[in-house]
Amino acid sequence: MHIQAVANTATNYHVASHPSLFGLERTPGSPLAAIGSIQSRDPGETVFAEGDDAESVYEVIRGMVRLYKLLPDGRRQITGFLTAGQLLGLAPEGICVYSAEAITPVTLCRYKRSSFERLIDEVPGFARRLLTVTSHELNAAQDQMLLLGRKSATEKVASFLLMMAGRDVDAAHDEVQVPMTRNDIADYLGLTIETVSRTLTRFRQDGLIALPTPARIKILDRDQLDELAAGEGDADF
Amino acid sequence: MHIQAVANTATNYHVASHPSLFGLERTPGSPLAAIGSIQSRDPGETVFAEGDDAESVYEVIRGMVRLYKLLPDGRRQITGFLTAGQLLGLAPEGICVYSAEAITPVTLCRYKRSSFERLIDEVPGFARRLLTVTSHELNAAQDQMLLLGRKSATEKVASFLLMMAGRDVDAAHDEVQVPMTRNDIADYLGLTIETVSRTLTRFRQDGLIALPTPARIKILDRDQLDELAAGEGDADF
DNA sequence: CGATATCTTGATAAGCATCAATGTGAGTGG
DNA sequence: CCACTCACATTGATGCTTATCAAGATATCG
Repeated sequence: MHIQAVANTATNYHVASHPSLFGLERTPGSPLAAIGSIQSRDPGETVFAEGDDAESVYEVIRGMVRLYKLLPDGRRQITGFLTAGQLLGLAPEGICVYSAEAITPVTLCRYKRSSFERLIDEVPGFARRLLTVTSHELNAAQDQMLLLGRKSATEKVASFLLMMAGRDVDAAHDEVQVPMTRNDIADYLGLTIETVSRTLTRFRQDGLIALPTPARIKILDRDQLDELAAGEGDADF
Repeated sequence: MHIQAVANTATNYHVASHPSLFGLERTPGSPLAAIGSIQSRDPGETVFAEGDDAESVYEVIRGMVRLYKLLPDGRRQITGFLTAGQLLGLAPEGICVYSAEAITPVTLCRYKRSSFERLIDEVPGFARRLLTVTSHELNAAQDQMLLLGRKSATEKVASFLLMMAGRDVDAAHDEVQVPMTRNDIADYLGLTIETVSRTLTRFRQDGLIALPTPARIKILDRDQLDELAAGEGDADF
């Protein structure tokens, strides 16, 4: 609770002062700020579930969210990890097609669906911006299909590490923060948690990474990880 | 060549008389018709390749197109099969992020990128329509991630058959036309061609399908295929 | 400091890939 | 018109990658 309160304080500052991903200033009085409200979720809490009425669109302000789909027997595929600035819940049919849960303590900006759709029609260029954002998501999804369908476990884990390193802006000394569990990683890569763990151990033994704690991974040999991720790795990996 | 000419004739009729997917009549004089030009591709020919300048946006008028990404060593993941009414080549950064090839003889409507983007800005509601289309593609991509990451070979092939059956409108007697090769199917499902073939054979032996030719598949027990595709299938599959 | 979830490591097995050979059908040229 | 050819599909034998089952180690939190 205390941590959550801190997060909220920081968030309000963020909301009031930083430009939004969508090119609309989220300052008081702007169209987006006028219809958005701040919300929080604790780790593990649901933002929305597949099949829910899509009453809201959310933007991640702070923290990390996982998106996923389930099979009837419980098998899970995580389709993405979202961080600050990313949008979720945009559902053209009014029904959520995936579930969303907080991984870390999360701060969200919630927009009522009706208000959000009015913006699409009324604010010039807004729909086009959303189209650009969605096209990028689609491209990321296609990259993930290539990973899931055609990469080995080693290549998958290397790709994951590089993705995390690439988005962690304040990763000064190549140390990546990994807030999600091995289970999340496995369900994102189409593997089991044992295979993820073993692969990371092998990377550590081969001097590619260091693992001060399970949640902190230090990249020691980015070049070789790059090669592995692209599928150009040596046969001995 | 003869076949191609026939296809083109049929296409021109189609272009002149049917409403476009995007809600803009593609009749002479409409915004879309004004900037579109008809093109053809023979089976195996490239529409565009990953890394190309995205100079054009295309709509499939007739035939089937495969979209795919490659790894450096040639491993391929097909990300989608496109049929009449579907759009390809929408690349926000101006660079194609995937390749597209004709599977069957294909007729396309080509729009110059600059003209297409002008439409986005000038035609009210057009950007929003594209947003809806792209959101649906994104949802399909997420379903495919679930398939690639978490479904067994049996479940994958069953899902594929149902997808093909679902889009084949004139599949009167539950006979699906499968214009792509086993190789394409395998690269779409993240399997090998042998596994696809074996799985289809088992479906045939179990009375779920009939295979008059490799390219024609008759659905005999849709209920059981539904169960298999959802991962609810019997253990003996 | 102790309880519990998470992670790591090990042994075994299953599913699918790989390698190899045979079968089949469409298109071509004799 | 038919045989030939070649690409595609099917079938079989074997092996590897990764999943599964199981146990122990480590981290986190109250």
